[in-house]
Amino acid sequence: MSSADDNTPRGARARARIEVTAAIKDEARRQLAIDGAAKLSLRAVARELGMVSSALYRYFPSRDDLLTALIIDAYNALGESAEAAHRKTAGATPAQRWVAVCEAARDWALGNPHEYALIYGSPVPGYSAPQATVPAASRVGLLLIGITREAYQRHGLAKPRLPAELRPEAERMTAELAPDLPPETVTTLVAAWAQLYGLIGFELFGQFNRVVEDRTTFFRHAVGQLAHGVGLVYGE
Amino acid sequence: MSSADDNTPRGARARARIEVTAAIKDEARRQLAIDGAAKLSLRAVARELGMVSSALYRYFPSRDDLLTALIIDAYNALGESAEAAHRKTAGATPAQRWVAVCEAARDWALGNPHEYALIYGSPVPGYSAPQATVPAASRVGLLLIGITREAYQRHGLAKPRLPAELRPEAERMTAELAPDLPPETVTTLVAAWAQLYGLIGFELFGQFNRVVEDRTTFFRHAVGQLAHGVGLVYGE
DNA sequence: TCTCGTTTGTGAGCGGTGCTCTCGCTTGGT
DNA sequence: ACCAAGCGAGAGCACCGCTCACAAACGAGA
Repeated sequence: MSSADDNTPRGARARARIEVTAAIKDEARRQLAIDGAAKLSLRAVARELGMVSSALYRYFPSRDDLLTALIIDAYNALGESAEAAHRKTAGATPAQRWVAVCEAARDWALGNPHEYALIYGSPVPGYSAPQATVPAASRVGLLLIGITREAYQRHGLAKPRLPAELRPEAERMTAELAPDLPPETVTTLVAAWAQLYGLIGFELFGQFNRVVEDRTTFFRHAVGQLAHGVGLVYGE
Repeated sequence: MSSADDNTPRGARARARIEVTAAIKDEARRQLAIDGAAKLSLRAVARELGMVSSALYRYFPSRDDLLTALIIDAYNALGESAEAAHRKTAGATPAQRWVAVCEAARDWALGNPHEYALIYGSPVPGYSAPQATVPAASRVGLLLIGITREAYQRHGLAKPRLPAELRPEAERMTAELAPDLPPETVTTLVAAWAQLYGLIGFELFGQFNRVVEDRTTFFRHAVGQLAHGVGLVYGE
């Protein structure tokens, strides 16, 4: 244990760097929450932190890099939130846990709309998500896979029908995502994963205005149907 | 018929105005398609059109107003595309028409990604969609309702189950959207509508990268399942 | 046909942005 | 104790949205 705090920075200098970096991200997140990503301004962040704008470039080489950092943090916050909901439902049925995780994702999105828009809305300018975001981005998906796997191992699943033309792709996805699950299930799971974000996005971005009113109940039912489609049943 | 061309402008002046307005929108759409909404610049549009930037404000009072115009156009282009697909499948079964309409929406989105992002991605800055966009925005949804209605009137539908707690909301939505359909159907329909855009968005915004490869087949199957959930069956 | 008010285009300008570069100060490790 | 590396400051570049005062072009009514 001689290198106990090796991840804690070696010198005071490095420590300061981490602190300033965090302060920049915090202030940026503050502005993001208020005005949205488009109005996030490096100069304003620097101003608020009492430094000159050019100093900020010592920490983030460009505005896009700051945004990328915020994106990763947002993915992780969303994942964290979903995982917490998952832990809290340890005893429940898979279907109940599925709904709880989906509701946690929705709650996080409603509570942090601009951050959600940053990750699941249209990607900024000519921006394509760097590889670094991938692990953070997959946390909710992995959770849904885990819930399904748990149900499969405990009671088995109702397998959806799968057209022949989709079978090769289904098997490819299965091999990559969850080789222990049936391809029919994995395919439906991937679709449900995308559809979940359709439901959240429509509510968040105002598409449900004047259409759906009791959105919590509606959402709960819709994601329950998604779970049902994947093969989870409330009883088990 | 004395006022046959009343919508055609009275003088040459008014004619010029709509021509310039159209030219601005066209050039803006060009830039939008290349760089995305965030980089759309009034000055660049004006420059390309050989006018000075301030002149452009005679036609659009602000950048947001230009964007709003583009948004409405995009909704209409998407709606047009979907309606064309609907017309082309006049003889087919409702389920087939459903899939065709969804595929048309997807095709349009893939062909016009930045315009799609403009309407179904995160709304720009502090932007909330003006009332003027509503009719254009609902065209695809109305199409899906129409297909479902046709199926209902011809053969009836398999009614999904509806939990008691959702019944009031389901009946409210039904009264507003399609009083002639069963509330169970309307509820599932609204969810399917949102889920459709989850599927399109995930593909378009790169969430399916390294996950789904044969996206056309996958999409066709997923929206087929949506149709099935609403109660449409391929056979009928 | 002339005229006068409206419409349109011009150019300067304001305050803001992302980003670069050079300059000195501070400081941590040798 | 020194020196290179890290860091902040400030000026500056090119761009942005938007405003304003002004001049030219225009068309409808006298």
